[in-house]
Amino acid sequence: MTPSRPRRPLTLRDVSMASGVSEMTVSRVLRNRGDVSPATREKVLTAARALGYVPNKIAGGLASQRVNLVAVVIPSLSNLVFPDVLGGISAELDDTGLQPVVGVTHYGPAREETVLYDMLSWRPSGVILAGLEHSRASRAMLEAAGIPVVEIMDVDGDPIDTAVGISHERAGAEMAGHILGAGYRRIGFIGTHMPEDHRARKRLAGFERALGAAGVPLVAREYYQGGSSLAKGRELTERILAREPGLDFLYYSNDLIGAGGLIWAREQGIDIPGKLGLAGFNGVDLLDGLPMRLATTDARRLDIGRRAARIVAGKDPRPEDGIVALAPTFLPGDTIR
Amino acid sequence: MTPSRPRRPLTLRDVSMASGVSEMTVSRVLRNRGDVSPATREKVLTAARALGYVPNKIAGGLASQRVNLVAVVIPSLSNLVFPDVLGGISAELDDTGLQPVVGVTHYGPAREETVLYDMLSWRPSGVILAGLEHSRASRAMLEAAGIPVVEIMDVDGDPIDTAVGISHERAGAEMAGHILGAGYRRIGFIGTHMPEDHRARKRLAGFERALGAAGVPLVAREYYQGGSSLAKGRELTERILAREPGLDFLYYSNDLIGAGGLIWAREQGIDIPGKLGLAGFNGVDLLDGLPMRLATTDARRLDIGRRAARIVAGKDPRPEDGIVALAPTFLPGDTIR
DNA sequence: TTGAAAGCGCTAACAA
DNA sequence: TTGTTAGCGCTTTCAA
Repeated sequence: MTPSRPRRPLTLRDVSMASGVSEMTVSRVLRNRGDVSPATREKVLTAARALGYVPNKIAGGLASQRVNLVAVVIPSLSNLVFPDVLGGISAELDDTGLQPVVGVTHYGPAREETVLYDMLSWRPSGVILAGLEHSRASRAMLEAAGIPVVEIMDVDGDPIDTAVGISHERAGAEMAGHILGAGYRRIGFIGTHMPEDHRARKRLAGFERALGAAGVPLVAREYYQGGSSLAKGRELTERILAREPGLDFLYYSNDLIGAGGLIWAREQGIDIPGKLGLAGFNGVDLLDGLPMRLATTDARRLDIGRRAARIVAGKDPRPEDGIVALAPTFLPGDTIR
Repeated sequence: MTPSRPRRPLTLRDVSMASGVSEMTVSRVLRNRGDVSPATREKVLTAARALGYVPNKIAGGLASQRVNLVAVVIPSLSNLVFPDVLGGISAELDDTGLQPVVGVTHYGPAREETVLYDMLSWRPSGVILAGLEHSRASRAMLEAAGIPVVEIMDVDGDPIDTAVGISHERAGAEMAGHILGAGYRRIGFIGTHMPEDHRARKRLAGFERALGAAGVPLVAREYYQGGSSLAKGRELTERILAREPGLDFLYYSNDLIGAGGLIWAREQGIDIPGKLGLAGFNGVDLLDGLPMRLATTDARRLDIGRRAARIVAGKDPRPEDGIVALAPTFLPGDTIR
C-alpha cells in the first residue's frame, strides 16, 4: 500500500512517533552513528521506510555545521574534456561520502564569480575549479571560505591553495620538439580567440618559445571565436593554407578542430603526414576511429580529476608547494611523419 | 587591503554589527526584499562587501522552507545529448532564481534511486529526470516529495507527474517510413545492448512495427555493450555486413556509431547512399564537417530541456494530461538516396 | 544504550 | 522603514 500524498513534508519527529523511539535515536540510526540496539534500529528503519521518510540535509547541515558537498566549477560541459575530469572526480569521491556539485561558467570571469558565490553559500567542504586565473573577488571569496580549494588543469601560475594539472607551457614546448624532430619547418597555429582561454594561450607561448629556441618562426596563425567543431576545423584549415600555401605543419588548440582539418586535408588529396603534418591537443578518444589518428597530447584529464578529488577528500596531503604537476603525454598518431 | 583569514565563518550578525543595522534589515537588503531606505541599503552593502560576507543558504533554506534548487537527474554526461538538454534547462532557469543541480546515474536504476534520495534530501523546488522507467522506490520518493516532477526525453509511458519529450516509438516508425520511401528493403539495425536503454528499445520497436506494416522484415541486428564511439561503429558495421552482405540499409541507435559506420563504409569504397544507406539518431552537430552528413532524427534535446524547465519554474502550466510531446524531426543528410 | 535541552544562522510574521 | 520574536529540523552536548 502506498502512503497517501503528504500535505506536510515528513520530519524526524514523524519517524520518532511512528516508531516510539526518541528523535535523537532515530537520527543516530539514520546516520549509523553511535551505539543503537539492533531491536531499536530495526523499529526505526521499518518506520522510516514505511513512511517514505527522506532526511532533511538543510536542517542537518545547519545543525552539524558540515555539508558533504564539493563544489566543482568548470567552464563548459560541451567541451568533451570536462566530462572526463568529472568522471575522475566522482570516481574518487564515491567512497568518501562527498558529493560533487557542478557549476558552469561558460568561460566568463563574472559568471565564475556568481557561480562561486552561489556555491559557497551552501558551505561546501571543498572547491575544485578550473584554471588559475580568477577575478580578485573570486580569489577573496575562496580565501575567506576556509576550505580546501583545488585549481585544476593548469599549473603555470600561483594557486590560491593547491593546483593539480599539467604545464601547458611545457605541453606546447614538447609538441614543438616533436614537430621539429620530424623535420617540419613551416609551421602554423590554429586556435580559439585567446583572452579567455588561458591554457591555450600558455600552450602557444611554450610552443613559440621552443620553436624560437630552434630558430624556427611561427609562420601563420588563425584564430576563431565560439565553440569547436569539425566544421570549424575544416574552414580554418582551408583559410590558413590559402593564405600561407607553403605551410608544412598545423598545430591546433584542440583535437576536434584538428580532426576537422585532417578530414578536409584528406579530401583535398594532401599528402599527410608527408607534405603536411597535423597535431591537436587533449587526447579525446571520441575521435578514435577516424581514418587517420591525429597526433596529440594527452592532457591527463582523468588523473587530474582524481588527484584533485583525493586532495579535497583528504586522502592525499596537500603538497608543500601546493602544486601537483602531472606530465602531459605525447600521443604520436598518424599525422606526424 | 584584504581582510584576514576568518577563524569562524561570517554570519549575518557580523554584517549587522559592522553596519549598525539590525540582522533582519541586513537580510532584507541582501535578498532585495521589502522596502529599505537607500542609505541603510548602502551601509549594509558596504559592510557586507568589506567583510566578504557570503550568505548561508543552509540556514536561509531552513528558515524559509524554500530552496532555489532544481534536481536534474540524467544517465550520463559523456553522451553528447545531455549537455544539450542541460543547456536548455539552464537557459530557461537563468532568470528564475532557480539553479539546476545535476546528478548522474550511469543508466543504473539502483544508482538513480540513491541519487534521487540524496537530491531530495536537499528539498529542491522541483525535479527533472530522464526517462519514464524508474524503480518502485524512486517513484514513491518522487510522489511523496510534493514538488513538480518532470520526466524528460520520452513520452511513451505513464509519467509520475509530467513528461516532456518525443515519442521514440514514433521516431523509429518515421525513420522506417523514410527508408522504405527511398526504396531500401534489406535493412539492419545496430544499437546498444538493450535492457537499460529504454528509449533505444522503443525506437527499435516503432521501427520494426512500421517495417512490418509494409511487409518488410528487419534482416539483421547487431548489439554492443558499453559507450558509443566511432570505433565501435566501424567494428559493428563490418561485422553486420560480414554476416549479412546483402543489407542495403543500416539504422544505428545513435549518430556516433552511425558516423563510425559511415567512415568505415566509405573506406571500403561502398557506394553510399546508392548501394548502402545509413541513418543515426539524435542530430548531434558535433559531427557536422564529416565528408558526408549522416541522415538522422533531431531528438529536440534543447527544446526538451527548455520546456521541462519552464514547467518546473512555473512559466508554463502543466498540461492536463501531463504530457508534452514534441515532434522528432527527420534530418535527411547525404546517406539516404 | 537512550533521551532532553540547547542552538546552528537565517527568515516569516508581526509590532512599532 | 525598521526591529523583535519565534522557530525551521536537525545534531551536539550532556545527563541518565
